[in-house]
Amino acid sequence: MGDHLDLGAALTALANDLRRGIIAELARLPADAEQERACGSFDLPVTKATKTHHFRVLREAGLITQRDHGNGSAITLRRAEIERDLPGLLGLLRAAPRQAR
Amino acid sequence: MGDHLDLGAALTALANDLRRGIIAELARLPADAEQERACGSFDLPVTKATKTHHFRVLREAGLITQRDHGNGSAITLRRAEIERDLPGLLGLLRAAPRQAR
DNA sequence: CACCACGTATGATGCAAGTCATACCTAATT
DNA sequence: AATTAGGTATGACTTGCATCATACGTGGTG
Repeated sequence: MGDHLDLGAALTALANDLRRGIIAELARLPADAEQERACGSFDLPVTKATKTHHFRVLREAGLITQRDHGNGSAITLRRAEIERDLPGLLGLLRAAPRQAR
Repeated sequence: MGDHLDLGAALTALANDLRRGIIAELARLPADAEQERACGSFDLPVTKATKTHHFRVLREAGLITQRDHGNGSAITLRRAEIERDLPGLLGLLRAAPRQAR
């Protein structure tokens, strides 16, 4: 089994409102912008332990990569891989209305 | 709020392998074919009570309609509504490799 | 160096979800 | 009318998931 993305894992990850919001935010970044974004810059109504959990789920689904700075860390959307294996998924998330939190 | 499909509900419904398989089968039907399909014609490795449960989840997510015959019942994919509110979703499911069961 | 901010690891908890057994309903068949 | 087959309703059980508290690690900053 290669490194191709699994639809089931992706949909399971994106079924959660918070995780879907994270990916939608990244997907809405302009294509010419800096793609990496600090984990702390996401305003999520949960404790940091729970944030860690959600980023892990997204990482294990292959939707993001995460870079560690010791303190601080940042994530990047795996745009190319997602478009290759799950074409249309990002467009779907981008088009969806922003979540009311 | 109207009858427009909710992305979260749709992804939650489709995160399950069995339910995703059902929708994928329907999505792969040729566009000119009979769209309705008997519930019993789906070969799912669960009891009929569990089948009822899964069809209900799909119905409540707005992905299918269900017609009752007293005995027997059949479901139809809500193609138009899905394409209108969640464009690209069916293509994603159609393209995905068939599930190993 | 002490401190603080950001993140991770682990364990506990509460709730949602998938599954089944059982009982029941409806329509077709014998 | 009794039987059978496809679905549904309900309740129980089990597993998974989201969340938090707590403790710990890492690296800037005063």
